[in-house]
Amino acid sequence: MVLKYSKQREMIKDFLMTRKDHPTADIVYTNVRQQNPNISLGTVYRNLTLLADIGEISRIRVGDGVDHFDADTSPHYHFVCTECGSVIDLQMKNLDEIVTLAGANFDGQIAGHVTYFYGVCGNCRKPVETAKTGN
Amino acid sequence: MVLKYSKQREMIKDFLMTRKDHPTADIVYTNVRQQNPNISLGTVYRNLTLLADIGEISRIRVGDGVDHFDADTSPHYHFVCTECGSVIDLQMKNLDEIVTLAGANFDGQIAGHVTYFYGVCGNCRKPVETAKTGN
DNA sequence: TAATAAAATAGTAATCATTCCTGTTTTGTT
DNA sequence: AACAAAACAGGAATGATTACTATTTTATTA
Repeated sequence: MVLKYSKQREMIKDFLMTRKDHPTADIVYTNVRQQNPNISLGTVYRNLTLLADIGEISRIRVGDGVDHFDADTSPHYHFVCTECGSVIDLQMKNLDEIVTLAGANFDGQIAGHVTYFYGVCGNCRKPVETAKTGN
Repeated sequence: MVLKYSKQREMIKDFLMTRKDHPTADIVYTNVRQQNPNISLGTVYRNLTLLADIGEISRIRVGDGVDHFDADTSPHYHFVCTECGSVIDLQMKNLDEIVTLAGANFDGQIAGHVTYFYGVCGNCRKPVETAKTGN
């Protein structure tokens, strides 16, 4: 299947590149629709899947039941806030060494790992402290 | 909300304890139904969620779109086969140290991490080698 | 430039896992 | 035995995602 240009795909990719949060398909849809009100949700899903398949974007699953997408395909880790659900990039070294640990007592072939972190993000912590000291 | 005994919940927990693979709700349903053909899928889901909430079982998400459940609640890691989809326990040390690495340049509070590994399991590799040498 | 085939789209229907709802049944306590 | 809280069965609803189909775009070739 030879890839052909599509204005919609370009818009989706361009939109993703402007964001460093990690939008869901629905958020991509509502935003791209502001430039092209006729775009359909199916087109957004199809192109996000296609772009992820050819490696131009990456699909992020952090256990919240919705796929997130990231124009930054370099290997890096994410943090999910259990309060607000935001997905944030982490600055840390790669952990591929843990694959060796995992493979030590295992008879299969380990190709990689998925890791993400969770907790309370900086924004969700601050409001509480403000309330404490603010009274 | 005070917990009350339920035959169905007991059957679900008992079934889970007999398995070291990591069944989905649907697999629990079809199996438990052999002892109690009247049990409803909703009951299975409700009890799996309840048991997970009170910590008697754990819910496992490995990005395949379906929740898996495990009667073994001790912290351990899983491997997912990209061929057959099976979820297998790994024997390896705990990796909580990576939380420190993740928190070093981050302003939020990291509570924990989720990690799983993927690749081809022992069973899915063997058939290929058999085919190679078998001709 | 017109013809053409493959790819992509819009719009909608379908799927699938999971949750919710409601009238009935169980459980546990008084 | 009476009662309230909890749980159930069965089915409807939800929400994310995929599939389908007739139409439009893209890219190539004559």
